[in-house]
Amino acid sequence: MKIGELALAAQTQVETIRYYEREGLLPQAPRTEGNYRIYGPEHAERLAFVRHCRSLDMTLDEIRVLLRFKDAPQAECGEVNALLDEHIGHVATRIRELRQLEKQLKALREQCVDVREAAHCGILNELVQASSPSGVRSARARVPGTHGERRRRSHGSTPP
Amino acid sequence: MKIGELALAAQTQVETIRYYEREGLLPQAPRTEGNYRIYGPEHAERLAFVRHCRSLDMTLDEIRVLLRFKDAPQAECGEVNALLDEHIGHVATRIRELRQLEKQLKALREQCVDVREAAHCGILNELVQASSPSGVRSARARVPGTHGERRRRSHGSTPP
DNA sequence: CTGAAACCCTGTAGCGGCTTCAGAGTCAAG
DNA sequence: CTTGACTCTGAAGCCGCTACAGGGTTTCAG
Repeated sequence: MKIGELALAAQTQVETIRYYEREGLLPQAPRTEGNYRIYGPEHAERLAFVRHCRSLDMTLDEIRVLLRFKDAPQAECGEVNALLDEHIGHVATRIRELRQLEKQLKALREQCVDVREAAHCGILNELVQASSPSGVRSARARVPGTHGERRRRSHGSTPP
Repeated sequence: MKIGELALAAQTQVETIRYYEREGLLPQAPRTEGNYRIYGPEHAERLAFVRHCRSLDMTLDEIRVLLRFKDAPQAECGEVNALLDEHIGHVATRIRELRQLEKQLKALREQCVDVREAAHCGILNELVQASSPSGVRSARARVPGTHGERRRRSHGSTPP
């Protein structure tokens, strides 16, 4: 099949497939005379696997690890288990952070129940207040993505 | 004060401050003879406001809206309330999604309690299974960031 | 007064995971 | 033989920073 058909089958965009190929998640597809990529069911399966992992919010790096094991069935799967545990940890952390955030936002929202002049809007006032020198103590609490603070280029061992 | 002092006061990186200036969240700072930016307490307050909003995971676009109101105290604050409600909605949605995700991941993790050959690892097998043509029905369920699917460049009225 | 360290400047590129676009080529149906 | 649907490559854009490179300025010690 051609890339468009694969895209349809996997509910994915054509460009995403090409992107995965560039990124090495899918193998270089063989080509027709006219330089069109052609795929078989094995590609479809691999793509579905990748998309499924993405739907579980894994990073492409994490998926690469899983693919390595899928391609090396005799290896021990301890790392797979560890990867999943860590990923579950990320998600749990993120949920906790977001719940905290939700609480803060709701408290903030209570400050202004109806429409008034911005000068007297409880929300704006609260935001200003809370960020004044005397109330700034919690400015560090940034809320990161599902995977915590952005991983830097290191894909080697533990960072410094 | 100079940019480094402001950065220290606001617990922010120098580059972030310059970035905010480029993005129009902070005004162009006046300069010394030597072309150094100089700031007063009003800049510090505005930066603190921005950082506080960021700590509530608002986007820079959302913060721009809030700043508009802060700068126009006679306007009505209905939009502020709406913005916050929408933001709370985003967060709540994200929490629901992540909880779903957490369940799925934990179920997946149960498939492999100990280390074995990858070929017999319950997790890998399950991942392959679940993404096979017969089990692929839920591949669309991508988990986006706190703000749902990436907003496109439109900053005009409602999208198509 | 010199010179080194510590700060500041601009501009550019990188992160992830795509998406979008421009500009060109290929292929099937009418 | 033309139209239109598909495909190709390569580059740029999204967000919110962060991290460089390659310079200029200021400050302080010796």
